[in-house]
Amino acid sequence: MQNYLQQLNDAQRAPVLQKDGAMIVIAGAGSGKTRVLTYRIAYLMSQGVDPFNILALTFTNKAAREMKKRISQIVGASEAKNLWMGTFHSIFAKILRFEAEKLGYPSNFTIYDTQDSQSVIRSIIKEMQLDKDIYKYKQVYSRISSYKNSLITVKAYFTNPELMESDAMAKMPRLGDIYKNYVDKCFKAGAMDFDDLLLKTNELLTRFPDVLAKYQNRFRYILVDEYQDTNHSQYLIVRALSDRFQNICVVGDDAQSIYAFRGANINNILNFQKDYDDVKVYRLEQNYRSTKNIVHAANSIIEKNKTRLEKVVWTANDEGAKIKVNRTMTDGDEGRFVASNVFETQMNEQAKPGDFAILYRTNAQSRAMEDALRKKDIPYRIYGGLSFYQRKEIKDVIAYLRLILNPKDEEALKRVINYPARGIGQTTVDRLIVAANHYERSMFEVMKNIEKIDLKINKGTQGKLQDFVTMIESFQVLNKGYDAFQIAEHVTKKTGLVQELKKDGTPEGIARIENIEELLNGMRDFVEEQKEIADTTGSLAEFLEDVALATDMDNDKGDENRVALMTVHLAKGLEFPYVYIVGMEEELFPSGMSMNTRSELEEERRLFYVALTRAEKQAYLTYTQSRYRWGKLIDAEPSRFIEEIDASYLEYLTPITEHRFKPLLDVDIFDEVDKSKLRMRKPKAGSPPKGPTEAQLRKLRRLKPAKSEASKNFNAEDANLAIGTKVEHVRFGKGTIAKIEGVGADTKAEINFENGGLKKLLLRFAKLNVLD
DNA sequence: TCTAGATCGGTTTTT
DNA sequence: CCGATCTAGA
Repeated sequence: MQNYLQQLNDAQRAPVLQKDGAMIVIAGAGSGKTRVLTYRIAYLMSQGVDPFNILALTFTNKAAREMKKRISQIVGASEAKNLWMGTFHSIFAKILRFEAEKLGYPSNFTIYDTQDSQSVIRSIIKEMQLDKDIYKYKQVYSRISSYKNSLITVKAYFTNPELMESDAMAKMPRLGDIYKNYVDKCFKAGAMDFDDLLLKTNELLTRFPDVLAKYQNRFRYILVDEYQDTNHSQYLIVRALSDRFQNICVVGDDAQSIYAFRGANINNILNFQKDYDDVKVYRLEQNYRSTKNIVHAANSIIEKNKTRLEKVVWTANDEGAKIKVNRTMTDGDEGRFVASNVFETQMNEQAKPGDFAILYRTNAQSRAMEDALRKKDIPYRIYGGLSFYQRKEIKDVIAYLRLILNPKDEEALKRVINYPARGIGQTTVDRLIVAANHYERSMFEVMKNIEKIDLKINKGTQGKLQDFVTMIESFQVLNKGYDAFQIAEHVTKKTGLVQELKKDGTPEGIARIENIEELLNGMRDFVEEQKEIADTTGSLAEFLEDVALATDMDNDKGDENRVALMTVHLAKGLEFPYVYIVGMEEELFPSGMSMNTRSELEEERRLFYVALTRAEKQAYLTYTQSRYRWGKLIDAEPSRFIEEIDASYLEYLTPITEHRFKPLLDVDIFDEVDKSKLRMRKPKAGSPPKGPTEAQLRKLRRLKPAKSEASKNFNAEDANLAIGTKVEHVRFGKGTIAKIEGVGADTKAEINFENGGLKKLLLRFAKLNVLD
């Protein structure tokens, strides 16, 4: 029992042995933080802490499961069983179900995924008759999501003139109304979105002091993993729950904070010491994962960031091989390079497919890799992307199942009311929606009472609606006596879903039937597992909860020996002997959408740091000179991140391509570009303001600017521009082309836009790309 | 009411 | 290249 403590180094052992109080563990990449968390929990239990009183919040459910497994090996399965471990979302979804009535929600509330939420917003925009080109549903959704994550409720929104003004500036003055309608609609449908799971938990804990007291008392020891990626909403939950006993241990690495786009607030980790009395700070700086070469190269990257906690990661491991950098002509060639390299390495170093990972910035890049690996018969698995549960045919089945539990679930209803086709058309659905709004009832209730109200729906269609209601109700009766698998099997038969696909007969249709079969098999396994392990019945409700919060990492089908393909984000926390980071190109990594401000670019750099530190033995960086994007071949340039690595750690397999656009970053003399100002150009009468068109851009790129002295002197090292430097044809951020005529050493820049406008701007930071 | 074909617009990352 | 949306015609 005690010997596990000997498996830790001194730095790791200290936080494990501190039983009480607040502490932060700043853990460098590969420094064994999971081990610290695991052993700390085991140690707490060995000191007599009831597992029922321990709450461990992890970033993925898979991490929680693995940790739990490890702990049960140390303390025994029956003890470990009572631990509360999981993601914020899954833990608090459970608590919310238990307490739902207090907030006016049914305990069987539906959890809307992103698709559902966006679809609700789309229909609201339509109903409000707003211009969908201005109110883009994805943008609206992400704005609402970030409000929720900052605990800005509808009420708070409308009492905050600044927010309203900023939305009005973004040409969306009705955003508050959309927000209100969205919240109302979700509430009426008995649904919570992802953000609600955190927001409503906060509401629960603040509005009901007795509930707060109950959970404070239960969770006497709280541990939070990946603390650098918590958002404000999560931060407040943790604070509230830990307030009474203050036994809180957070673990994280500011250098690996990569979820700011989703509301993660790096200040949560940077300011943790201010939040509790007497915080102990521990640092884990020894890396056990990677070679010296990789560790040093990663350090040389992260040093370029301004905002970070001081920390020096080091390793006692071997020197190792240099990081190999390769260029290819096209993305297809890039895939073939990686595939044959994997093949050769397997041969030369007795490696197996499971030792390799291919990491990329965007999911779209998986295609070229996939094709190349398949041609070489190398087994692989793609993580993320379109997950199994997001496939159309699976969502269809799930929608029926959701409807059984919660007939108010409007998104599910709209999805299946006429699929498979049963003669209930759009017109009818629209009328039902209008009636539902009018009577303040759900669509399903309106359908149930269709005879009693006059909706100008003809008798035949009315009959079809009644048939549908009867069918769902028959499922509901069945749900009282059978498990999730039995219900689903019945549903797929009775609704004619499979019939419909069989009829179509195409290879895709057959693949879809197979997917549905896989779903059913998965459900059967789920039910059996629940009955065995968790002493529950394997009900439909349990299954749907699992599905709503499952990630692609979760459904590992045994320990697969395959090459892993995933985004860098998904790779966080994982490690592989051989890592290929592909698509190392400007506008892709760093992403073209994230280089307008220093903070965005620094997050991209942290992301690259995460990618590189996944590698144990060997890392490859690959880029291509042209790549298909939106079905078109576009030119690409090597990423600035390649050259940010100290050259002594790199081995160029091919000479690095000269940049046509010289990235000039970290130019301290520049203030952060105020994008709204950049866009503020006087629209010509009658024509809407537009950025440069693709054609104009191309023309500008072809233009050979007069070679001024300054443009020759420009290079990446030359960060400080001389006063009065004259530079022509400079590109700001993405897509905006401008000329800079005079650049002061401090902060002022005058920009002549190509279209004739002139702006004097105060800039803190800018991406300057010099043409040719 | 339903369908096929055309047209348009959009991509970062995820619980 | 993909899906969502629109249009015309049965």
